[in-house]
Amino acid sequence: MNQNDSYCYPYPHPAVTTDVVLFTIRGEALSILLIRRGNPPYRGMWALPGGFLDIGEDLEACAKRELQEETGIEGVYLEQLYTFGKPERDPRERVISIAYFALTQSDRLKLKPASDATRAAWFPVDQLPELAFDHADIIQLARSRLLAKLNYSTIAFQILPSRFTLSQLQSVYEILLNERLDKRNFRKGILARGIIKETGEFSRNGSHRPAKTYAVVNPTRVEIIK
Amino acid sequence: MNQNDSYCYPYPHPAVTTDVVLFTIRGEALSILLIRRGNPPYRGMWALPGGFLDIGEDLEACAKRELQEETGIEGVYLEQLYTFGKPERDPRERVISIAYFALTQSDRLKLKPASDATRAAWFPVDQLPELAFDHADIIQLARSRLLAKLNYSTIAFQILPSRFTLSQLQSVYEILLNERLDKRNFRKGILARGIIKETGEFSRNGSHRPAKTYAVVNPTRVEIIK
DNA sequence: TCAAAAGTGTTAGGCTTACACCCATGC
DNA sequence: GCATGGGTGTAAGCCTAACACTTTTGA
Repeated sequence: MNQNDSYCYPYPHPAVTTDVVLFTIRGEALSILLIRRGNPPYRGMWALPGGFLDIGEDLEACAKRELQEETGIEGVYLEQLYTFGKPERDPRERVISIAYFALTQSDRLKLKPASDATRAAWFPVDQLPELAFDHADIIQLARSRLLAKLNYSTIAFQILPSRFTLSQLQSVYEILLNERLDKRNFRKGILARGIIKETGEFSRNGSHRPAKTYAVVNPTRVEIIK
Repeated sequence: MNQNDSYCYPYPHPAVTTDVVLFTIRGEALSILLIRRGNPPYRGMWALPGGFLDIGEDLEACAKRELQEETGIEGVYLEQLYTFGKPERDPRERVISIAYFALTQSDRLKLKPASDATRAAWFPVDQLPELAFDHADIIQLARSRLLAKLNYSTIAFQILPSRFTLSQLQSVYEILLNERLDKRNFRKGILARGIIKETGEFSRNGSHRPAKTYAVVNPTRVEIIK
């Protein structure tokens, strides 16, 4: 036993980490935040932000803390995704990872400058680099969960500022679903659900008619609808 | 350090367990399998079947093994539910539990005789005893997940034998949803999805007309439908 | 005055829901 | 022959999907 190995148990214990798949829309592309690893294993490869659970720390708090430490991002919507635990998924030791997925609007992205040889960057989901560990699997699951939740929850609003136009909202749906939607039907459908309301203010954005802005009626939480 | 504490790490590691919420229908009631605890903590109280992960064991394999060891039940449909990890959820040490939910038909229930002071029994979900740990929370989440999946997956068939009548199937839906359904509309709807087919055989069950029996077209897997 | 995005209704068809009686069997 | 659950169709209304032009602004 190494002298530093000071935490001992009568049975072997796995390590526990959290990893976060943070989505946003940049330009016209759904994108994910990745970290370039500064240490082995997979040194120099890209990976999801995440890291080891502190022993007295709640799981979600760990995910938030790691995200903050590695990228400076705070206050995003976070939801548990799935727990990955294949025995060989980490070459160092047995590691169980509780994966979270998160959404944020792109203008809240103040990436921390590179520190201790790690570096964060956004990648469009269709142009991901090779990924460390089983992080490609995690991202794939996060994408399908995000898609599924689009149609029965208010999750899409997490990707927009608190006031937005219907065109912006439609654009979010179109990018996530990767399909064009009919403008009149989209507006009718969204408004009929009663989950957003007019703010009374307008967005003046260029040489065209100003757009009404809307806000979520209950902005505090992602809800299951319909 | 205790002499028996032979597994040592440079940082503290939590323990990892799996717990299983196994549903079935008994009589007219949705029911859950519980184990009476033979050891502290919560000795003598009822709890979900489950236990500690072996260090080289896959998560789902752990859930299946614990279910088998504690109840003798094998080959049930199992799906990861959520990971519970509040720091104080176990008084012994930090324990992360990956919860699974499972369904089985009631005639596959060959409960093992009581062994090493543990004992398994079925409880209707509306008549649960006081539960150890945070197991009441786990069960509540499992119930809502089960309900949600009823309408967009083939999960309900896991609770029936491989050949069943439409009346049996309707009864499963009615018990899970806790509401009466229209017979003609239910049959139309189920048959229109094309997920079950007639077997050509009949169930002769009492002093009334025999019922056609049906089987799932693709019995290998629970699918997302519609 | 032109370009660019915002805003707005109607119709056809499909899906959902409500609803009641005859059928085959065992006793 | 009667009690028991099995089996079947239709019509109304609601929801969904298709579809094009006018409005407001800045340059």
